[in-house]
Amino acid sequence: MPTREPTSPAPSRRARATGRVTLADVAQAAGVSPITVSRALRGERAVAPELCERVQAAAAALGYVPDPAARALASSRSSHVAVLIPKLSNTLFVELLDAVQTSLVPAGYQTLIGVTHYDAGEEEAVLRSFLAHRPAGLIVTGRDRSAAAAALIEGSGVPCVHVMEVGAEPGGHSVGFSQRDAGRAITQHLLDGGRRRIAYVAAQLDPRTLERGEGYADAMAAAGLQDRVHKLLSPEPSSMALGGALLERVLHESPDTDAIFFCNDDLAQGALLAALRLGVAVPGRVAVAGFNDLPGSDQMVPALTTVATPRREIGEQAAQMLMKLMRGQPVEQPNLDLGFQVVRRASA
Amino acid sequence: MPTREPTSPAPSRRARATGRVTLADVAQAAGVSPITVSRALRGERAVAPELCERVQAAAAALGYVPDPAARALASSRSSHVAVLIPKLSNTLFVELLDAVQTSLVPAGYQTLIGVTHYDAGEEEAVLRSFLAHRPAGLIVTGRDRSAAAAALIEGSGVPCVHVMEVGAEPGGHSVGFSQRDAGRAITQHLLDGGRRRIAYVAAQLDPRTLERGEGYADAMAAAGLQDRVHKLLSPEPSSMALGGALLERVLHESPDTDAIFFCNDDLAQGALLAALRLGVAVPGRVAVAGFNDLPGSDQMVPALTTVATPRREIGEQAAQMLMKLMRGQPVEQPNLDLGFQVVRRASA
DNA sequence: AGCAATTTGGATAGCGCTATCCTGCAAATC
DNA sequence: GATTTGCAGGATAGCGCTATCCAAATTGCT
Repeated sequence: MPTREPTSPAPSRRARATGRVTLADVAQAAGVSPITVSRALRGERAVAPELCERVQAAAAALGYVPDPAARALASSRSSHVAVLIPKLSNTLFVELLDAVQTSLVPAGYQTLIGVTHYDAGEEEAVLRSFLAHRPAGLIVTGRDRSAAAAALIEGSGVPCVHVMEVGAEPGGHSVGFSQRDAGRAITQHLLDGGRRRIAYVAAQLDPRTLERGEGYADAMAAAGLQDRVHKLLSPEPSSMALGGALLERVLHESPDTDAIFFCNDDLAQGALLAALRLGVAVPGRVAVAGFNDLPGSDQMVPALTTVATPRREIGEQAAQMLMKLMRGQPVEQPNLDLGFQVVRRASA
Repeated sequence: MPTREPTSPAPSRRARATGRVTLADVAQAAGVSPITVSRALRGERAVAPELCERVQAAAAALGYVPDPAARALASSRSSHVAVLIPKLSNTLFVELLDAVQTSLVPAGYQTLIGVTHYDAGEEEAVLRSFLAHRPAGLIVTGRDRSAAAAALIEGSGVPCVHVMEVGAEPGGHSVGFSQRDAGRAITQHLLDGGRRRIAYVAAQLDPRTLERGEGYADAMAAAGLQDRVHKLLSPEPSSMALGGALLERVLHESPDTDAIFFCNDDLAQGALLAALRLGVAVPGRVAVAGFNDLPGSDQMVPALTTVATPRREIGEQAAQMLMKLMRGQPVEQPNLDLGFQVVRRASA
């Protein structure tokens, strides 16, 4: 049974001053060397079970908490996971973030949020600042970004999972679903309901929004309605008020429109409320469909037909996948498609 | 003009391996000692302007980014600011967080989010884990927490700002507004509209919700209606669906109710939509008021009368105050009341 | 002028941890 | 039985930065 003299005769100056318990204190208490404590606590390299227990008991007794900064400095890898999302004002991303956070925190990781505001330059800046923190992992929204940003991620060597879209990019890791298929499916649902003059109305034109539009066009073409493809794309940030305004605009500019697929539920909810104010019958005069199934969509009058997207599952699965990557474990399915669900309600 | 030999003949092993540019590299390039670079870059202690410039130029040329972990370890203070909020599913807190983040990031601070789920035990656990990171500052929601949590904050010596409520607690720092006054004001607005049988309906019973209820009772009492005080308090988490259910319940149990003050807009929005479905005229049959003026409240049919709360300003001001505290600068107003605004719309 | 008081740059010594190499010692190999 | 392997612990040396003390140069004061 290895036993040794105390490493230092007393707690360090800092330890005494701040009350912080260091590795050395635990080592002394357990009668082993600091490095053994480090190994026993991390489970890295074999440590005799009996010793291991003794160390853990000492750590618990002293209330030892490892110092993340020292760890990061010594191992050049922090316990931070950086999560990059476009906006905090979109419930979708907040729910994603919440799910990621919920999965990561119990495993001892800290989440750093980066908000990119749909801006390539900002994304790059945020990325650069985050990488200085030597994060253990990275979760980023979407698959396409500026070459510089991609190079930063690639060059950093930090494990990275892309979320919300799936792509079979070699070497990449992603969790999401096919935005295009989802766009196609909800459009098909409108077609199945007998609608023909279907418009696609989108705002906040990020790549996912555009892909949904492609899906819409696919479905229209497949139904022989390629001539009736009508996209109204607004670069403004999405909001309920904008949804109402766009509804009005579509009905004014193309009065024969009999269904609108809004690129997200914010817009669609706003449109539904505007319809109520304007006396436009939904779905009688025009059917309305949204995307994401955000909170409140089921409460609308009429309830909103939409596509339920699995952002919570995406967050969880991305966290799980990232943890495997960070631990160097193999990932059996690097591009995980979690699918989506067309939610049929009264508005279409 | 001080000039010196290079500190080291070549970049360190690590620097060469990872491409990381260290302080020493900058020092060498500028022909000064590392400590001078550190001082010049931080603006701490006087450094000759000419030297300072030279150092900054060298840092910029090499693309030097300080290592937060090394900084934290050496100074026992990280660049992290921990923000504790009850829930991520409440827009209110997300907007607060967004504002904090937006103010703090440009100043070089990183935000760590902690979600407490309205649970004292979780708050304590989160706090403990965050304090191990030696945060530079702390922003917490509300003023009342478990004694253990308060002791943790106090004992850590980390500057802390409490948000959403103001209190004249000696030595404390807070940014917010009086929840009670706000509750009183919106109730008064209902009274001014001729309503008498006003109910207060609340869910997610946190301290702020209860204070709003006190304000409601104050206003009722001041109008001589203390006998008509009717509070319906549900411990469930707040949601639009719950708002609808509670509206139904109030109208069923107390059919003479002529106005309802919901403790937040989620509930009120849900109630408004339920009223639409049920054919209950608002404000004809019953007036509805909410709280917070969340996105969408202005779009409701009828538009929701509510209290606009300055959570973005609260976030900004809290960040400003915290930065002063972190820098050891004096704070002229440790308890900042940012007020609120009754927003009169069609629902009341 | 003569001395203390005030600058301003540098040397030194860690911060608390882990990577890396090294040393015994037991089991395995021939 | 001499060597080889493997394994569990320890010693050592940083990670990249800042706190702290020191020394030299400059300034202020009587």
